[in-house]
Amino acid sequence: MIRLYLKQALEAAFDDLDLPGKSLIAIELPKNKAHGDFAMNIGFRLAPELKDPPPKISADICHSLNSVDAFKNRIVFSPAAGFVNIKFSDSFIWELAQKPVSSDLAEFPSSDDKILLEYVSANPTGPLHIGHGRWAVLGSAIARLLKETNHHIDTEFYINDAGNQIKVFYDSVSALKVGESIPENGYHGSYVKDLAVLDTDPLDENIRQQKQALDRISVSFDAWFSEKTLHASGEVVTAIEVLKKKGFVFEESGAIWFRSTDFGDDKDRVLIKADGAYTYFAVDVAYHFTKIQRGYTRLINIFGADHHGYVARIRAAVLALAIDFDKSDFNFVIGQLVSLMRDGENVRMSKRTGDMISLEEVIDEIGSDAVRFFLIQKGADSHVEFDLDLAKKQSSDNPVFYIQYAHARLCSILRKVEGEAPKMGTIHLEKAERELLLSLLSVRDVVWESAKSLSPHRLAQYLMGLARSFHHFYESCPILKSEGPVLAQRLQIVIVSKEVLSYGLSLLGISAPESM
RNA sequence: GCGCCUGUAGCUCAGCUGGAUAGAGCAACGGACUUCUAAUCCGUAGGUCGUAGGUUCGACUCCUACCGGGCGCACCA
Repeated sequence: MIRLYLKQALEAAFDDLDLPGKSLIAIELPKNKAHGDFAMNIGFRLAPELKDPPPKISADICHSLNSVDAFKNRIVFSPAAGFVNIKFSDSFIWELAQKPVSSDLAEFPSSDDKILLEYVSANPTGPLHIGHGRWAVLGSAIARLLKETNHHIDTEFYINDAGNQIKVFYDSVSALKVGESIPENGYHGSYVKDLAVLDTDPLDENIRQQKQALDRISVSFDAWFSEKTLHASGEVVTAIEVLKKKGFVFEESGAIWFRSTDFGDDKDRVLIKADGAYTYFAVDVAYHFTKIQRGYTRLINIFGADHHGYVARIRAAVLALAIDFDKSDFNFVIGQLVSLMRDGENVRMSKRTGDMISLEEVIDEIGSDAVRFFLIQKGADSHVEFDLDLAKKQSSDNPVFYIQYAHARLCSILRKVEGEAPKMGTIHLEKAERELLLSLLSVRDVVWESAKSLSPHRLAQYLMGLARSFHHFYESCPILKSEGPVLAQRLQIVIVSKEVLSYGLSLLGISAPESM
């Protein structure tokens, strides 16, 4: 990772030169590229301590750093106000950008954690909607990113195939089968009618269809965990026993409660109702207990915002059950809802009204890559609006094609290369080449940050920028029409660009077409 | 009422641990295809970053209040 490398190199230099402020070194990217490739604000940070004006501090530091042999002909430091602007030489950029994905500098630290990522976990009583699509795409990208950054991670879909809703669901389908009307509190979606004419188990059929929809957008799971098995195995009893043994359980008004307020929840929660039945929560506690028992050291749950009120209690349960867990070992990603618009009007997404657009329909209309990119390019916290008509109309304008087109162009060039590769000469970079290479060599920084913050949209944004840099380069720097060392240099840039682009797209689960 | 999320260009959204002149795509307008893929590029226009205070050398970013939007506040699942 280039920024990490730069930081460490600077820290070493600060040690050698006996400069103050080593701990204040922070590498940032200037918005205005004219300032430098990277920058530090150390002059400002150090001023209170040294009681010198920031510009003087920056100037002194630059002066010292420029005398370091290791930086000669590679990095130039120049002061501006309290900043230290850092500029790489062309040859140094070239050197660094040769293998941005696979060089020693690109390595991620190893990790010995064992992560379980649970996501989607939609009710099996109906088709998935666009919101599910969002958590699905988000989760699968996060899984890919964490795996890429050396984490051991498994993914799981929790199937709520027990409880009242399942009974209601079966009753709804059965009623139609014998020609009766659906119970008032039953499921009324049109898909229920479709299920009623089939001979297969409607629940199995629903799950099959969910899997199919997810599969179409490249979302898969290492495991599908059935709620039913928890009841069968007695896991629910066990989990409650454990909580009881630890003293977090009490009885009141005939019900058995978990004192979740001990762990930051705003009210205590019922585990066993007065009528003796387990709550949904109790079963979920048992489910999370199995996660801990299966040896996971870090849990990540992706919830829709409509379930965020559930976070505090389930976190409380895990903290109560797992002694060596603290808050940072249990992460929640809350995906805000997607409001689906049609003709400028909000379309209800309720399964029970029957008036909803399924994820599959959206995929049918605009395709997997466009769906994935649309849902992944925005942060999980943003409330996105998905206008079906607009999406359909603009599907060809989806930014994902901008990125894919860049890849296709690269492939096309490489297909047309003929003869032996010319020899490289002295490196001299045009503006567009320089910008592209700088973008290329920071790919692993982006992947790392993306993974660490569980924010795949950062990678998506980066790829947009990278594609833009490539298109600029393509327009201003003829490749196959150049000759000799220039041709050699540009071909190499093309090769690396293609590698990085397809690498980034694959991490997002989006295809990198050879031609378009 | 309480809690979580949110308010940035006409629209949809980026803006990384506070940094230098707030960005992209789409839409609009004007240009560039006898050319390595025009699904592209160049240019123009578009903003009191919801409002008001505060902290700081410096605030879209942090704090407080207010206004607006989404979601959640079961012995339902």
